[in-house]
Amino acid sequence: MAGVKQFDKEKVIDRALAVFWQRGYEATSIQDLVEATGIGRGSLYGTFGDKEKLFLAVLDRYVEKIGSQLMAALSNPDPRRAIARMFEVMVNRMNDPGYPRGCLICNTSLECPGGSDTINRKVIEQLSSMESAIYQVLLSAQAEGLLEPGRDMRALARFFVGAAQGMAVLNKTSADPSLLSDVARVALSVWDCPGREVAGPTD
Amino acid sequence: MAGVKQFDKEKVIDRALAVFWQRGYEATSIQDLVEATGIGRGSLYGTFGDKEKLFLAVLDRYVEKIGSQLMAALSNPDPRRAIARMFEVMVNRMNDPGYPRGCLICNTSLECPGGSDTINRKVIEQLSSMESAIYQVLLSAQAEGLLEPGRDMRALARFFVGAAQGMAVLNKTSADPSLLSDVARVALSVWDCPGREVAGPTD
DNA sequence: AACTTGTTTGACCAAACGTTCCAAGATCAT
DNA sequence: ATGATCTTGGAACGTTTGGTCAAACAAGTT
Repeated sequence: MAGVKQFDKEKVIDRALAVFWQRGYEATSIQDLVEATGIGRGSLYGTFGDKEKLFLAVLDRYVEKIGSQLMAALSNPDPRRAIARMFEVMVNRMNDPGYPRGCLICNTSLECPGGSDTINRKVIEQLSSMESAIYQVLLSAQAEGLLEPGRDMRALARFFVGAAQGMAVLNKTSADPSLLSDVARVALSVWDCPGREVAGPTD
Repeated sequence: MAGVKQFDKEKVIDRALAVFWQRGYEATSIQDLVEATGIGRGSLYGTFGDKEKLFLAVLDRYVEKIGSQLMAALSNPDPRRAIARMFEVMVNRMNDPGYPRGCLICNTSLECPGGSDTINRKVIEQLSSMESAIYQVLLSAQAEGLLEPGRDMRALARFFVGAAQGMAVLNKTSADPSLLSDVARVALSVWDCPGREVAGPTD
């Protein structure tokens, strides 16, 4: 073998992640990526194929770096604390100026442009894997008697995912650190609610 | 005066609204708008100035047609019912196949492209006007003794806005009608919570 | 009927887009 | 050293973008 790569592929993905996260998929041009990564057009295409394939690699990286933190929080043995830690991790990261605002998965899910099925599938897969993880935590909470047996666990899991997405949206439009902790605190408080969500319509 | 318009400006805005709502601002090309509205390029530019100004008109129209329904629901004299009706209106509309998925305001708020300040300002203004309206409802609930005096009304209002945004995101990725009503039902249940959201950190 | 005023249409423009391609350079095996 | 192999960077390509413009047209006014 000869002609060895002059750059670290993982570092390039990280740089690309930062740009895609901040600007979105469509709004990020190849030129942006060239400047952000410091490598040439040819190297980008030679290494990743095309823009979409690079973005898929970036999505994987995001799940691996960011999503895994949520999953780790959810694996806390105390179910109540698992959910609480998940929100805590989210709030801390979103309020950390070192990260771009919002959530890449959330941003991408709203970038409809009939965008590639592969991308959309990956986004949906990620959201539903988060819902499953939360659902399992709730089930074990129920098994331990920490949640009333009558409560709708599926609805609760869906709600927590929805709250997380809502926080991602708010974080994109406002930098107020208290905003996210307010939302997270109230969202978590449903845990201690009388099980009203089993009822029918909203009134 | 002579040379009279051959089309209904309001109808054009409605058609443009449908396209922007479905595809997003950046992803909608002038050509898309020409085809959707049925009028020529020149007429579009002659009437609205440019793409951004047209979009601002579309945003106004959205607030007037869709946002107003939420505001109307919030004006219900019974505060508890006002919030419930707001969610009900949202769920019904989002599950109505006659409307594009998601929420134009929410979609736009995530389309960062350093997009025009005017657009961003309008989006933020709309979100904060929704929060204010909810906040006022909560205050009057508190005044009527329907909510414990110790609860954090600002946090509650922020939470309800966040939940609404989260629902918009979920609605964009899934068409399951039960999903949104699940989330809305749980979100509303915080009303009947013991006032735990006044506490400090999430655990 | 002629003129004025404004609208409509589609050709046209420069810029930016994602992608391709190739000459030049770098590294290893021999 | 020489050749083979792969990488690199930038020029170039075709397409699409938002925006402009002028000629053709329709409707009032006189």
